[in-house]
Amino acid sequence: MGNPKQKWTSEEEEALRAGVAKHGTGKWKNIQRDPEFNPYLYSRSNIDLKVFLSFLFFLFAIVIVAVVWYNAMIFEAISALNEPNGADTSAIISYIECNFFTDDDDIPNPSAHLVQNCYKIKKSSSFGTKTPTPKQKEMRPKPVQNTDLINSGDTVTEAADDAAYMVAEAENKSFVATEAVKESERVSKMAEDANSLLQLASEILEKCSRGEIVVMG
DNA sequence: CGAGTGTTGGTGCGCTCCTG
DNA sequence: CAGGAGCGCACCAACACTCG
Repeated sequence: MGNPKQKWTSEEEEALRAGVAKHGTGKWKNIQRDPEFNPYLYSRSNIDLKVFLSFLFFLFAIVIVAVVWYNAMIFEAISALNEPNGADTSAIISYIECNFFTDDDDIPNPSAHLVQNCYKIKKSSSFGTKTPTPKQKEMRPKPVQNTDLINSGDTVTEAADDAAYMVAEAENKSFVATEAVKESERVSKMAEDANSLLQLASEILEKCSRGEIVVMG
């Protein structure tokens, strides 16, 4: 079909993001015609731009949900442990592992979050990959095809990284802030929303797996 | 009314894993 | 190790919709 497959380069992605920042979303023709971005985007159609931007937003949303989820678990652990001098990291990890994860969960270890301040999330969230079979789980992790989207220092996940970093920074501050409880409640509310979304997604997945038709409102 | 954009559905390529 | 199967990604076409 038509043009050969052409992976999105970091230059194209950067040009798209700058173009959207300058012209706004939906103004694909304007972005393409802009001499500042045209050298990078002339080979892409307006549909290509729209689809790829949708992909970026989806990736961003996934990262945000994951970060909120982790933060909620941490705050709940802190509240539950209720140590006068603040719970130490190992205690928080133990609480989370005992109360949020089972042996069967195929979910990244929460320790990674505490140790690496969210930076592991994007690497473990291998967006777009299949759920591994038990046999595949025994094998080494499958490399992601589009490494442009994963490599550190690139532009695709920079926004997500920035968001993750900001949340992690807020999290660290909350550890020493006297208003940690307030923050905990706020994040818990966000986590509830995130969990609702996850539950909805699970229900849809279940219905789809049973062959039922799902109508989105 | 025409240009531009959004949505939907489909096709083909390339990669990875499985099997014989 | 070669070939097939499965899957995700990138792309395209047709149609609907919006806006100036």
